[in-house]
Amino acid sequence: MFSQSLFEDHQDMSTQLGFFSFPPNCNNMGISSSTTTSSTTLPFIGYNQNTLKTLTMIPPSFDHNSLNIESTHDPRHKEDLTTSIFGGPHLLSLQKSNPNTWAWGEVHERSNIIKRSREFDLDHHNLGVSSIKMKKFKSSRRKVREPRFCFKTMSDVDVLDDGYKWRKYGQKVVKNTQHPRSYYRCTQDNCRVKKRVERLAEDPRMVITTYEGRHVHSPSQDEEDSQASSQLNNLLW
DNA sequence: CGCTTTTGACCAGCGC
DNA sequence: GCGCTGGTCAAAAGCG
Repeated sequence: MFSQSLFEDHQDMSTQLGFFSFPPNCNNMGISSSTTTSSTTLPFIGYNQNTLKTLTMIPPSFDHNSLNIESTHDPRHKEDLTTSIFGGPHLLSLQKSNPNTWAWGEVHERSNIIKRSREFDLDHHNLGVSSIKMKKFKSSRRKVREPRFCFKTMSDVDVLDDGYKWRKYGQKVVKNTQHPRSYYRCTQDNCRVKKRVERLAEDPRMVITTYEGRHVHSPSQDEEDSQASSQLNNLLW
């Protein structure tokens, strides 16, 4: 499946971001047309009719004029999505990613990337800058630059159901925020995927979820909706 | 009893 | 070198 190559180094980020701008296997979520083909470079746009509104991750080189929006759940949402993405009154999350090259590049570029993020009025923190330090822990931890992506959602619940089982391993109050950041790890053996969940300081209704790593297994099969979830997951990962 | 969550401590990186 | 900060560990507590 194409998803297996998404996070390889030196790939075109604009292509990559087209596929993983929100977590795969999210239940209750509509899927944009960009997931229906494996060759598209369109940004990926999800729509949740229940708890989520819109969530996007637009690659930096993306041509907005070429966007074709669909909702697989209800065609009536197409208009909502359009207005959301292009600055309409329902805009909830439009995150044009800066070239997150430092995650795959050299560490010494980090400060420059942060500056660039600020220039673009992006929240570099929410783009996961801090987590990519890839520190050596207890000197035995191997240095691996895990692929990461983040997205914003408007949701009452902190942890969205993405079909995988997660175990919380830490919580931290981050500077200048009133809401703690939670750290989760996939419960599957040999799966190193982690995610961080926090609420946006400026708007507590917004949840920032950052995934790091790539699952080496299928999502949990004991959920009621596992059939549909699994299919979506297989498509994406 | 086994799994998950909580939470204080610890560690490494960074800026000054 | 020191202090600050974010990320992780691990023991204790909670829960079904």
